[in-house]
Amino acid sequence: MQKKLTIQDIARLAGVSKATVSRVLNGNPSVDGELQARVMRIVQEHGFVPNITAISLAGGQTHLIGVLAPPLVWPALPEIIRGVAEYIENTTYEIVLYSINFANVELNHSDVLNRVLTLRLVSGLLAIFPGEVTAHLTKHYQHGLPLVLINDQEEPGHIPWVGIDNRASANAATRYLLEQGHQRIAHIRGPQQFYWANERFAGYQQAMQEAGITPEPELLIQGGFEPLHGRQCAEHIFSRERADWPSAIFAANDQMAYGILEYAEQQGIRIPEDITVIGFDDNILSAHMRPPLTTVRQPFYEMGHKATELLLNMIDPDHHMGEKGTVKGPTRPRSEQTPLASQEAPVHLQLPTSLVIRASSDKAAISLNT
Amino acid sequence: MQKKLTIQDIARLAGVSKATVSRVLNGNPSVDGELQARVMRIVQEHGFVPNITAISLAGGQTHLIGVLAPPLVWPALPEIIRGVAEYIENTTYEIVLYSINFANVELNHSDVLNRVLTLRLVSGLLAIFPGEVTAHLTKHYQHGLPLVLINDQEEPGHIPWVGIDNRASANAATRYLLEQGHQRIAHIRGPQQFYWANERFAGYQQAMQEAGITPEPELLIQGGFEPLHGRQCAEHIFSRERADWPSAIFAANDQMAYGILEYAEQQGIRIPEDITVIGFDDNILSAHMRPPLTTVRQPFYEMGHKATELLLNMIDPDHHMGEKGTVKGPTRPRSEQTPLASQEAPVHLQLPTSLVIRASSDKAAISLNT
DNA sequence: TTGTATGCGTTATCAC
DNA sequence: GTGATAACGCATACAA
Repeated sequence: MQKKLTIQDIARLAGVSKATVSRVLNGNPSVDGELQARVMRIVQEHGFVPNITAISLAGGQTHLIGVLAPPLVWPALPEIIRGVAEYIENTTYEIVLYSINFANVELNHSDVLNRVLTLRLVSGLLAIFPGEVTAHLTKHYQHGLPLVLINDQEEPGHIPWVGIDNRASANAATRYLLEQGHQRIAHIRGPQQFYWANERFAGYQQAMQEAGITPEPELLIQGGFEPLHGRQCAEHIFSRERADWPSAIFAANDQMAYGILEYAEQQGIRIPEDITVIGFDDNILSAHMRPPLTTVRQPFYEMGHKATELLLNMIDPDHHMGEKGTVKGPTRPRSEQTPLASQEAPVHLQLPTSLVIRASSDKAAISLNT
Repeated sequence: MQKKLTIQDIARLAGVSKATVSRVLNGNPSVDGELQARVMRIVQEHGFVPNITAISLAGGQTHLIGVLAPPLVWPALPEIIRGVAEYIENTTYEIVLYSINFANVELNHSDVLNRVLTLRLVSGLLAIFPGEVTAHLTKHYQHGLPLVLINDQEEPGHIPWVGIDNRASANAATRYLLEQGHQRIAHIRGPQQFYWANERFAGYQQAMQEAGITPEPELLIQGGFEPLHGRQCAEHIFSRERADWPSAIFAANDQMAYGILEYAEQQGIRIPEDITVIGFDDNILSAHMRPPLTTVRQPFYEMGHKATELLLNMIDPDHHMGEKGTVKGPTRPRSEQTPLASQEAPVHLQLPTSLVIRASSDKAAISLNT
């Protein structure tokens, strides 16, 4: 482990002052083009990497972004975080993971948040499904904390936010069922306190209405979000006369659809021959269900990717690295950069979803797909 | 966002020099007991938290540990990382996540590693299933990088390491089957380049031998690690005469057992009535299979937890926080602390496994368990 | 355009 | 025991 080079060493090698090296490193345009090139060459040659710790002490960015995440067993998280990580890979920033455990009562969420904020370790925060801490976060955002949310549990507020259009997606999914000739389509709702659940329900209703159909009240079933809830709803549905069954069930999320599939299999109810089932999310397991589940695909990877891009643009518009592994080249001076995120109009990024048609809704697809 | 307190402010409030405050904060015993108490009180009252950035610049630790992890979709990872996170929660350290994507060829693993090391951002590294980078890591460990491995793919070397006794665990699982009266027990091996696979196979063989049984060669089947591999092996087994079927199958991991379960279900083969199936790992899904899978439980959470403890002990034996949220109280001065991890004897921590008996091996358990 | 000097918040090495 | 004071590596206001 050879001694680490400092900006001072580079300055000596280049025959300039360390202030100049610093300027070059930060892309200050006031440096002479010639000189800048020479310094950069030396920097490259020696593989010089500035000390992040010193940078942040001296008042710059910490080059660390915090990722506030719920338990990683949540189906969407690995993909979201992969998106974050792969974006970060091409920047000079690193991820500080704050994994919050929703089961832990003693150490509640705002404690974690306090820790994040009092330490001032990170230059910005990406909050994934923050649940109850959202209010706290909002306050800190207004006080200047660069923040991006991935959150479908509440209606988007004034914080930069990345997500999907739940209503339109559910509408499209329902229309697909209608186009397949289904008329009696049941919907298993998610918990009413969740924005996504209400939006998806609204999308379903809207599509039905547009088709001139008023679904029977018996087909609107209040579920939850776990397989067990789906299973219970399935029991309810299939306990009726066979003639009263719907011809299709649209579950508000994949997890509940799993419960339906399971119950159907146990009861010898064939899918899709006897009844069609579709979900929402396209969790990693959905393609491997029996039968593979038709569902609305949420672009989780892209959500992580875009959210990170958004956040870094708020913090440091010139965060992108030039060559991999090297320091970034000349950029705009920090003074010219957009100052504070909270001063700009809030950005709401709605990413497109897609309907993934699999065997649970399509006899022709039974032998085909994944 | 009120201005952040500095050690200087505390010094003024306490009527001492900042050097003394620093001493108190670091538990230097040379401070007068009275004074120390007074300073600590003021620190507590004002909720003073020292600036980590400054600490690390001044030559201390960065209070950041790197976690090198494969894709989070790997079944064991959420639990391992939960273990890491929950341990970290009670320290003054934070997690820097280096999520490495095994599919990405351009940016190979040692690139990520270089980044970790040249940046010198982290005080130590926890490498989870590092695969091919292990050799690189070993080198850097010998050069002084505090490092702990969670790795079952190769035989433990001279690096501190946390894992299980695969051989003994497989032995115990096999003995369980023998005690259930099984004689013809098939084993689906994992890939031979993996340490865990060979150890589990050895454990199986050993148990059979101890029972005085030499398994027929047809019952020793080379598998892989994915459900598909298990499925293929199942096809192979069940393609024989019914009389030639084994009465139990021990798959080297849960994933392959899933494939067996799936194939059996499709073929109408009942488990455990027609044949017993057990796995290894106790992935999160295993309890929810149909039927629930009997398996050897790896304590993933504890592995993450213990590995982190080990790493932090190497870096900073006094890393534990006193009261939650406050700075740590008096501790031993840094000079008395054990200097470098690599000078100590390598620690190999073998955590206990347990056999989780579920319906796939136990008729009595069919209606019971999770 | 470039160099000099100061500050960031802490630890550590001296003196006293 | 305690207090100045010099690093630590960089950014930046101010000079030149």
